[in-house]
Amino acid sequence: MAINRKLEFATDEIALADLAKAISHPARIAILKILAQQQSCICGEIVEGLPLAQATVSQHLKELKAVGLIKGTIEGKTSCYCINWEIFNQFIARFGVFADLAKNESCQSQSCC
Amino acid sequence: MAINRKLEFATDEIALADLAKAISHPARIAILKILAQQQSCICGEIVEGLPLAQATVSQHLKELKAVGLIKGTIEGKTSCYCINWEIFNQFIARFGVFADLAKNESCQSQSCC
DNA sequence: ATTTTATATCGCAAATATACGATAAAAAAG
DNA sequence: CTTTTTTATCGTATATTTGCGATATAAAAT
Repeated sequence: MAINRKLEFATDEIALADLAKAISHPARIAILKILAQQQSCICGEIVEGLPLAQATVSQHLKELKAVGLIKGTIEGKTSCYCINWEIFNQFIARFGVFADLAKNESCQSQSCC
Repeated sequence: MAINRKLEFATDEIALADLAKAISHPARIAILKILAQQQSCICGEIVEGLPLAQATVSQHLKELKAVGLIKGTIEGKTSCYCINWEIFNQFIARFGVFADLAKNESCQSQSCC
């Protein structure tokens, strides 16, 4: 793009977009699924479960961590990751904004097109 | 990327990622907000409400329409857009998958890191 | 002390996304 | 019929994302 207009939007719009971007890749959806159903969240297991190179998976984990959707701690030689449910649930709750706006104007029921 | 690995993931993971990608830009979040609180969803009004050129807004609208999150109909000279709440609510409901996976393994409560 | 194992990071190539001017298309106004 | 208005699409420049080999780092094993 010629100019990055991102910062001309509202802070909460940028924040929600950033969270959505973090899960906008099937690999990162798959990672979240793996973490959701496992107690042991060792990085190596995630790599094995995905059709991607170790470096690529490490990068995807970094992105999820950057927005706070996952937490990671180093356990000796390995790294342990897991979902940060507090952030995750906050993220989902934010979608309520749209329904709230619609309710205030009583628009959701009467679709105009 | 050298090779696009997207198609090596599960269909539902790709679908959820595509929906997330559609809302992964503040302009598209802003568009959804405008549509949620307005009865008249005329394209021109959306353009006026955003810090972007008309061509750019039209492109963002196209992306939202492509994943089904919004509907659009041509009304004479103008175009009318509105949120497709059926798809929108389905999208939000899909996040339940993660909580379900976590519940099955009783992992959500006992965070491992 | 050296080697192995597990992850993270760097650097780069290729793919996508973003932004917008120019232009097309089509209805409405004059 | 010509002009204006409204929106979509094309072409293109630039920015960002994706993917991975190579390499760094650091703990564990030998």
